[in-house]
Amino acid sequence: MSTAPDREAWGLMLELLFSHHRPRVWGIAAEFDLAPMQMFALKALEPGRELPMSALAGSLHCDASNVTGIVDRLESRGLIERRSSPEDRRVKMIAVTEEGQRLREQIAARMSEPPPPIAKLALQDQRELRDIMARALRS
Amino acid sequence: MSTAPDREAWGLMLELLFSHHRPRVWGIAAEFDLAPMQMFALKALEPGRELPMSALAGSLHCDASNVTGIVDRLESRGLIERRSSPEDRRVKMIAVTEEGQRLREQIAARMSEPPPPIAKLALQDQRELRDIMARALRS
DNA sequence: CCAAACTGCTTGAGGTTTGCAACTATCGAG
DNA sequence: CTCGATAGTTGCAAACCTCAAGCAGTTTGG
Repeated sequence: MSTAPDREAWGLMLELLFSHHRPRVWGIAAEFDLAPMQMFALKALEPGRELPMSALAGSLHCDASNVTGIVDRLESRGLIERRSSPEDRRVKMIAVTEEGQRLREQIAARMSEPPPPIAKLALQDQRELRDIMARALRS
Repeated sequence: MSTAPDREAWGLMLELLFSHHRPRVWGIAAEFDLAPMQMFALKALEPGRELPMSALAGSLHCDASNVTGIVDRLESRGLIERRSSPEDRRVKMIAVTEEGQRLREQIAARMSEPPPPIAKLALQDQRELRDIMARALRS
């Protein structure tokens, strides 16, 4: 009757996700007066490494036409900047502003706080979990 | 220089989430011609256990006014049913139909398939991951 | 008993995200 | 230089989100 362990593990991860992560994302985004996708976009833009719209779209797993609106809203708040690339005048490079960087760091700090179920694990379990996840993502 | 292990573990889980889970949810929902929230709502409705709108809203972590629309769309496709409660005529009990049950099972089967990074883990890691997650959620 | 407060659900407005298709500007190859 | 590909934008329709207001039904307190 025992299901495959990977299915069980994944099912439990989904449960954690849905019950804790989803509400948290909305909550944290609301703290900074951002919509979730705007927050993710900001998080995807590392300071000093400008990205073309298309790359940002890929990183957000959504259509390019979508990114236009998200970037519009972030730009109108002065958190990012559109710069036209000197090499190819079709592409717009997106870069975080100083103010965007500050917000970005606050967001990263809040997002990286583990939800209670993870935080309350025994230290040994936390280390094991970290190592397993690292192995999973490395491959 | 080493961050707390729970933060690192959580950071890695977020990465898995964002890069694999998010696109998958949209993909699976699209397979069944549903929007993500409609899929989650269907998943939340166990056969034989009708739920009032308010409970469904709680389970989906969103506003009750929201659920009205989601339930409308599912009902118009014959996947669920609104029944008025005999005890309190204000509340509408939501129940899955036979057809909804069939779809629900297919969705559950697809959702429980672990993404490649988890599926490719060594069996021992999968078991360990399952056990750690179980301990996390039990508390 | 009955008016007032409350509760469960719906409706409406305003904003964000989503994909698709059409469009403009630009680039690159022949 | 012309043709086809590419980067980004715009417009559209649908879904989802919150908040505020409304309506029906229930409960409570004088």
